Amino acid sequence: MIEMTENKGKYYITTPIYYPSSNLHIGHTYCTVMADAMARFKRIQGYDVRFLTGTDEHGQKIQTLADAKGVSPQAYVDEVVDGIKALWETMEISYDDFIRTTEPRHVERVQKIFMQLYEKGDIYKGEYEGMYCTPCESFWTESQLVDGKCPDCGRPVENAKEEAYFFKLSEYGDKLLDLFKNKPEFLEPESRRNEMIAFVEQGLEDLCISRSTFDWGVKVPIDEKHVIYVWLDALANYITALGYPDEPELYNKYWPANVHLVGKEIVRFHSIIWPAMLMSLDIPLPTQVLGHGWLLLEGGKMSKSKGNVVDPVTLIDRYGIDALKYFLLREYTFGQDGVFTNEVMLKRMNYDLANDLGNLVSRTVSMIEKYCGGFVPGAGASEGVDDELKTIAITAIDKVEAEMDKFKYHLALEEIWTLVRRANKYIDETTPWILAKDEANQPRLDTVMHNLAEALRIVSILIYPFMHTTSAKIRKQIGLWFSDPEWQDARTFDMMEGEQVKKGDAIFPRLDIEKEIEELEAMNGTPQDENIPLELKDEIVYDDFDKIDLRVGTVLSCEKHPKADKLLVFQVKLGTETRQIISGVAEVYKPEDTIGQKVVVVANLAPRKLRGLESRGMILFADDEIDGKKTFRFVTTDANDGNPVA
RNA sequence: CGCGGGGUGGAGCAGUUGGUAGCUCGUCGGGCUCAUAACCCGGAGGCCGCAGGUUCAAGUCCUGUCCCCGCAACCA
Repeated sequence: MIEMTENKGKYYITTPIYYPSSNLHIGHTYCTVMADAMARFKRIQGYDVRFLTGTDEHGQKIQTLADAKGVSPQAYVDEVVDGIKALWETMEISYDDFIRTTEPRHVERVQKIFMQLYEKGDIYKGEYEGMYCTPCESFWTESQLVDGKCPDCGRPVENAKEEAYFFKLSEYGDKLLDLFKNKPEFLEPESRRNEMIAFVEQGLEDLCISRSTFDWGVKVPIDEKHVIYVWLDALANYITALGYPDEPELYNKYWPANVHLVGKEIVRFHSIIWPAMLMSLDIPLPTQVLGHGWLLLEGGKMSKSKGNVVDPVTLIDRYGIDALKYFLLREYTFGQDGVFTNEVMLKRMNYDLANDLGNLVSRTVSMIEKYCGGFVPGAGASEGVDDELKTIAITAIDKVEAEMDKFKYHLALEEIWTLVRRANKYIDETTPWILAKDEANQPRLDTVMHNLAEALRIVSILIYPFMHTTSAKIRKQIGLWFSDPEWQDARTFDMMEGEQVKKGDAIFPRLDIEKEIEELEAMNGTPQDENIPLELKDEIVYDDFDKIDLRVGTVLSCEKHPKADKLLVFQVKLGTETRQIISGVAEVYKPEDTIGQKVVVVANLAPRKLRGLESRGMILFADDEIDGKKTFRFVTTDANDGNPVA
């Protein structure tokens, strides 16, 4: 436990609550690592910190996954959540509370919050209209549909209505705009704020906050047929975890949150829906919502189907949690997307951690052992080079604080490394091995060694929020094993004298980058080689297939859809008739290049208008990837037009 | 003419209120040997997407233009 140097007030920071539909990847850990580093940073500065994370466990998707696995939804999420907690433990995430939306404390409080909104008059019963998949009994929005079909079962959906409860989001547009304009720091980075302002200015619609097509959720207290939908259920975790409204002790202490750290994909929920709900509840808004960027892999987003998900556990096993945390925080700029590659990661680890920091510790400790009998000498007369080192060392803390206040983790770490590099240079400038040749130089040699030990002591304090294990390893080697770092001590030079140093193992062993890359890639294995079954949609019977009438056709002509960027309008000859069929492949094919193309068409698909033009059927394409870029290929045959395909 | 972000030495990025263009890696040359073949120094390499404009002075402000990338909308 760190003793608090002074009480600076409270600091409440949250991550999103993750959806336990499957295990987490490095993108999730990125966000959690940032939150953890900030929590530790504020703690060591003397803030009373509360750091919340958790899981969002309700919803149709969980229910479906559990059904498929033949277990209850609760059993399903219990298992995944155990995995998530284990991961956070491996990563030494210092959360103070982990909230699960299936916990009674959350469920009861969400219901109370629902009632508060209802009594306020901001919730009313209406009708929800959307695309409905009858077999799955679920509604989908247009954007959720995959190829226009149910994303779960792949079957067609139809327009349908159901009774539902709505939140009067539309009434909060002006207040939200005021918020964005008067308190711009509420939402950062600026680019995200601009997006949200534009979104609100288009006009807000009321928000459907209940569902009756599935029951894995919090029951609407006044209507058992409905469960509360994700918006209210999940977002409320930030206050239910503090006991709002019935046990407000923690709530009174920590709310409003200082920061909600979120990914850019959920900025909208946190900066529009959530504040509107809080306004309706008449309770204070969080001070800040920060939207960070994504970690991308070469060639695009991480996705399971691509088999390119980076597993954090593998990396931790190989390189240690501190190396991974350092890399994530140092390499990427908050708010911007970054590209993850093994090479970039390994270079960071080698250059910064092994070469610069690890080697500095190693050479310093062994010189103190060799030249000073293993004990840190006291301070001696100072020379010009010494002062330069000292100044950089004792002013680094202010720079780190300034950058961290802006969530510029990468710059904060860079400031620390300025000191690390300066210390390495200092050794070259003072050439202790030459001083050691003449006993008359011992006082000067002692001073040099003392200054290096001091520099390392300060480094060990400054890196603590980011890499506490490494901090402890350094402190052990320089003889400070008996105490935890005190943040304010980084402002003072000349605190050490007489500590016994002890050389240990390299704190970051140097990596053979080429070999590591090879091994990591080998581990990522090509799934095909290992005979892993494909993830398929639900099995169908022949009769299901027989409903589809596939026919051979030839593209007669093709042009761009006048009102859509992604659509091409094909005229396809299917034997005796010619059809107009629209496909979303304008980014892949030039219209003129498709003329004469033999295609396979779903000929009995119901017609549908797309941006004003009618499409009668569907041309089949196979997904493909060229140079890492997603593309489509025609499914083709040489058979005569109009012939059936079966 | 939907909204927004970006185009800076080979790569990846910084560049606050306009005033000599920086960092990490790579590359070339040198130094050192305490140290994890690590560390330190120096050099080469940029007309800061393009074209105009404002100014004593613009990567930094204004206008136009080209190219990338997100978000939003139709990808049957």
